[in-house]
Amino acid sequence: MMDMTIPTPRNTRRSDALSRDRIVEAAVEVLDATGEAGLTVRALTAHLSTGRGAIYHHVANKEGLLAAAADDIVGRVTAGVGDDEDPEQAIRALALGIFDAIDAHPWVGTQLSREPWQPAVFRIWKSVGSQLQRLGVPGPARADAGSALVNYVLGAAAQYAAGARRVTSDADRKAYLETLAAQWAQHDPDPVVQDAASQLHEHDDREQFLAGVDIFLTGITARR
Amino acid sequence: MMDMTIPTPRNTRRSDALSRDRIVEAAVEVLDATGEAGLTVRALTAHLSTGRGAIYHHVANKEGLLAAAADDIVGRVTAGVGDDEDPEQAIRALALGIFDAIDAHPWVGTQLSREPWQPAVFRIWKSVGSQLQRLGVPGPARADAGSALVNYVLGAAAQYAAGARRVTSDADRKAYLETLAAQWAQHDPDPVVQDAASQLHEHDDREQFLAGVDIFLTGITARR
DNA sequence: AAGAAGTTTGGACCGCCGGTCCAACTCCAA
DNA sequence: TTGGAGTTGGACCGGCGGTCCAAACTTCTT
Repeated sequence: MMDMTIPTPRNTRRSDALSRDRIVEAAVEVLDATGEAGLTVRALTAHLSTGRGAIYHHVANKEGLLAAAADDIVGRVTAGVGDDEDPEQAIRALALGIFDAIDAHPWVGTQLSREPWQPAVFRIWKSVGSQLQRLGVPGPARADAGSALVNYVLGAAAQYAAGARRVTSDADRKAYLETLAAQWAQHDPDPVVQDAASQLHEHDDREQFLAGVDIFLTGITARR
Repeated sequence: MMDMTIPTPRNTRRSDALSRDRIVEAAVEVLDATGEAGLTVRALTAHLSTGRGAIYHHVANKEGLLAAAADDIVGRVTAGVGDDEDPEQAIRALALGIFDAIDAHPWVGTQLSREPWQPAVFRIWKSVGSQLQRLGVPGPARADAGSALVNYVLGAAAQYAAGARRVTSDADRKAYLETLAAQWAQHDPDPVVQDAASQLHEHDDREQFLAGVDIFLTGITARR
C-alpha cells in the first residue's frame, strides 16, 4: 500500500541549536520537576520544542541520557571534595555531599544503583579510592574497604531516594513514619520489631547515614 | 459506535485452579528464565495459559508481583539463619545467604533496592536486628548499626546483580573484567585508577563482599 | 553565484507494555 | 433446577522507547 500521508511543512530553523549538553540539561530539569517516571522522550521533546528524531540524533538512548544526567549531578559533588583536609573528614564530606544531592534529586539515587560501571559511579569509586590512599590503607585492603564504603553509600542512597520519592513535605514524613510504626507493631509481636517501631519517630535519615559512615571508618582504622 | 467483535467461545474450565501463590511461583520461574525485563504480564499469561484478567483478579499489579517474588526468595534465606550459633557468624551467614540468592536470581538484587518497605527488605531488617541484639548492641546504637549493615548489603546486592545480569559465564566474566581494566587504564592516568585496574583481574566478588561485612562488624564491635 | 554534498530536524510509524473492562463460563447453595 | 457469586479470557486503551526518512538548513566546491 502506498504512503498517503503528507508531512506538514517545516517552519523556520530553531534559533537555539540543539546539542547533547542542552539535552542533558533539559533532562535534569524534567527529572527534577516530574521525577524519574516523568522523564519520557516525549516529555523531553515537548520541553525542548522539538521532535524525537532530533533527540536521538544526539543521544543513543534513554539509558545513556539518565547516566549522563546522574553524572552531571555527581560530578558537581566530587569536584567539591578536595585534598586539603583530613582524609577522614574528606570521606565524610563526600558521603554527605552525595546524600544531600540525592535528597535534592531523588532520581539520582535510583540511577546510581542501576548500573555499576556508569561514569557517575566511577567518579565515586575514584574519589573514595584516593581518600583511602591518603588515609594510608594499603593496596589490597584498599579494594575491600573502597567496595564496602561505595556499596554502603549506594545502598543507602537508593533506599533514601525511594523514601524521598514517596514523601514530599516534612509533615507528610512524620505522619508516614507513624503509620509505618503502627503497621509494624501490629503486624509482628517480636520484641525487636516493637522496639524498632517505638524508636522510629525520632529517626533522622541524615544522622543515621553519617553514623553508618563512622562505623565504616572505625572498622577501617581498627583493622589497619 | 457499536461493538462488532465476536468473542471466541470458551473451552472447558482449567483443571489447575489459579491462585495468588501459583501466580507468584510462575513469576519466579519467568524471572529466572528470562530476567527482570522478561517478566511481562503477557509472558506470564502465556506461561500460565490464561488471560490477563485472571491474573489481575488475584494480583494488584506488577509491582506487587515483584515484591512477592522477592519475598519468596528472601524468606527462604532468612528462615535458614537460626539463633544457635555465634551472632557474628549468624550475620555472616545471613549476608552470604543473600549474596548467593542474588547470584542465583539477579532480579532479586534489583528489586530489593527499589522499595525500602517491601516485605522482603523488612525480613532482612528484622533478621539483622535480632542478631545485633544478641550481639549486645544497645537500642539506639542498634538502629545505626542495623541501618549501616542493611544498606551495605542492599547496595552490594544491587551492584553485583547488575554485574551478574551483564555476564553469564565465568569465561565471559574474565574477558569482561580485562576489557574494563583496559578502558579504565586508558581513559584515566590517575595512579589510583591505574592501580585499581591492575588489581581487577584477581578480584572475587564473593570474597570482597564478605570482607565488607567484616569491616562493618569490626566497626560495630569496636564502638560497643 | 550557484549548486552539490553533508548535517540537523520534526514527526509518522512500529511493536510492545501495564492496566481496565466486561461478557461468558463454572460452581454451588437453595 | 435455577440463579447468584466467584472466576476467567481476551478485546481494548493510552502511552512508551526506538526507527526511519524526507524536508530544511549549512557548508563546501567550483
